[in-house]
Amino acid sequence: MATMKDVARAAGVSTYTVSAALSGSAYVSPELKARVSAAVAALGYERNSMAQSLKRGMSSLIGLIVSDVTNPFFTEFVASIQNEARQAGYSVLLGVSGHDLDSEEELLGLMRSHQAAGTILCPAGGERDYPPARLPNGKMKVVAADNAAPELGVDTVTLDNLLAAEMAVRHLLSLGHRRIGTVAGFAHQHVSRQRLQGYGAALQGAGLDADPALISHGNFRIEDARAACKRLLGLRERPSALFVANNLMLIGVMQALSDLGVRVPQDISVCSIDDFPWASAFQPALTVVRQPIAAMAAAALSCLRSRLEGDRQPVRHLVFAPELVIRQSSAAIG
Amino acid sequence: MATMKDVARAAGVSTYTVSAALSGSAYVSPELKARVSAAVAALGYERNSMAQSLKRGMSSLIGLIVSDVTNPFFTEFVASIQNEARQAGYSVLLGVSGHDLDSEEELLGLMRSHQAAGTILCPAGGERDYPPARLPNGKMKVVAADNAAPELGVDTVTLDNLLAAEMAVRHLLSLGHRRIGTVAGFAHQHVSRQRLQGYGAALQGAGLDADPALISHGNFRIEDARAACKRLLGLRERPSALFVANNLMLIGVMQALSDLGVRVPQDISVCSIDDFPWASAFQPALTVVRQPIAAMAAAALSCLRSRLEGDRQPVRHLVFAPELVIRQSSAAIG
DNA sequence: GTGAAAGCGCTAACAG
DNA sequence: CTGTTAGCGCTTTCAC
Repeated sequence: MATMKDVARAAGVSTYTVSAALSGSAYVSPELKARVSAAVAALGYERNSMAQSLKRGMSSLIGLIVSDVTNPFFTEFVASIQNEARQAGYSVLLGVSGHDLDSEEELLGLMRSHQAAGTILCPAGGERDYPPARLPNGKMKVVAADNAAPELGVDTVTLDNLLAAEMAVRHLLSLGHRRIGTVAGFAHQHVSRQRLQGYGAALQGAGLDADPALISHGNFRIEDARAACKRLLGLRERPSALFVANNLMLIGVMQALSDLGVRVPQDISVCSIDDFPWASAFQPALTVVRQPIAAMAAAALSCLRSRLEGDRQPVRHLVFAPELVIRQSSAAIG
Repeated sequence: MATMKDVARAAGVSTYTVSAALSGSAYVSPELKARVSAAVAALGYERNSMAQSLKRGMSSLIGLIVSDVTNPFFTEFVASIQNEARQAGYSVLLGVSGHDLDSEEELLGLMRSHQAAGTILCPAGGERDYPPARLPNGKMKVVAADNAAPELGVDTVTLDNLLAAEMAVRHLLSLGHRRIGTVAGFAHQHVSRQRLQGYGAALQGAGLDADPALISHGNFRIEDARAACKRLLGLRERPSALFVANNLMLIGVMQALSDLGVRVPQDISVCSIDDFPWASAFQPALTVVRQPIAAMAAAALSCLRSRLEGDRQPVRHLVFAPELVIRQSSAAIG
């Protein structure tokens, strides 16, 4: 593989000139620039970004850690980040923690060891799981997204999860439902608790008492949600509506409902958080609260970039507004 | 950030000893090893893998280029690769080409410039799009997966796409369908053509002539497939069954069918390639031909690894068997 | 404007 | 078995 030295020799200039011409950092005469370009093309030269990063003490890599790519929210988040990052000249190092904190920590270490300029982390844990100052320890900047508590001590980009849940539940209430169950996420995760709190707040706002029996944890997983849904439907007093805390669990819920022969929306109304391609193709089309994923991804990246450029402002918390998309899985109580 | 020198000083040994102890490459006395570990822990040292890669001339990075992460096939493929790669000590650099050849080439260049040990490429183009020897040019090994023609000159890991299509169409034939339409992928992609060929072969095997009007291109995209499906249903002689060439297009097809008020499977049977989580939750549950994604990912990675370890065997083409999963979207002709 | 030269942190060949 | 040392390819002062 050709090195910069080879290019310099071929172009009859010094390595400095090649470096400067390539990165446009300093003025290089048009003529020399042309000679350099010609030599680069002739040799098929490609800059060794390892050497560059080593010298600069920072790479053009961005870490991206999610708990589960398979979750359509993260899928789209990853797609958006990768897209934006590339446009900004960064490459993305993907890590999947599988909702495991140790794995997440290992991944963070990997990102650091690869000298990632920064990392966008979608944390797997709740605020309790992160000892103070564990995250912002070193020169690698991190911004947390999605399941990110303000207590983490880093910039965060999140949905207004409390409001999202409230919107979903208030929608169900407005259709006349009074007995509304919820399939909630991992109890220790910040998003889950926010959404659960929003659920409670909406019920309370309607003058209803929260019945603990109506809360069933599906742990953000298909199988667990299936079981959780069956628990809810096994209740003596069945709920007439279900609020599901994310899209993956919605799959499990719809499977369970189908298994039990319960019709949507005739027998039960369903509303969940997270929109995704199948939601509109599904029969019935699914009523959901949508997250502005692309905007959140863009914000996370631009926040990270501004930190990389030396922004020393106090920690920022960006919160995005959810949007209710009413389709056919929710209907007035029969 | 602590360097190896710092660790060496703290442990009272030379940098060589630290290096050897850390990588376990040579014998280091247990006592020194312990002193090194202690120093590492005390300083919070993390090895700079940039410097390591620069020195070694090869990094522990693996490139992974897909055309669209959002496609559930790729989503799972990416998840599997990242999982396996990490276990093998590699980190994955993700690239998304968006079905664009220029973008794909740029990404390949990026992987090279990051000194990726190898790259797993899911090509966006057909064999025509790759001039001979464009792929295997240099020390970075590449293995192609999914839409990979043998002509590429690199190891490939693919589904038996021809057979997959045949299985789907033969299944529809066995249910009595005679007028079977297909929503096909990009005409220039290798997978699309293989699947189209399988469709033709199955029809021919049943003594049926292929009617060109029954072939509509959905370009592996939701919106295009929706339009393609509507074209098919606008035919004077409507098909009684549809073979859809991938999962993303299936979304478009189901949307179109729902728009038109056509019931599945009463009015039309549907069978597609690619299984995915929603297929079983959908009403009706969808009949599909499943790809063994995890096995394909594992094969792609182990193939790449063996090349990295110096395997000089001639180019290999690994082909995987599809599996028909009969659910409720296909039924005997009424 | 351009060139020479000094490292970035690490590995491995070589000498002890 | 352990220490010394010469670079990997690049950026960037510092002199010209």
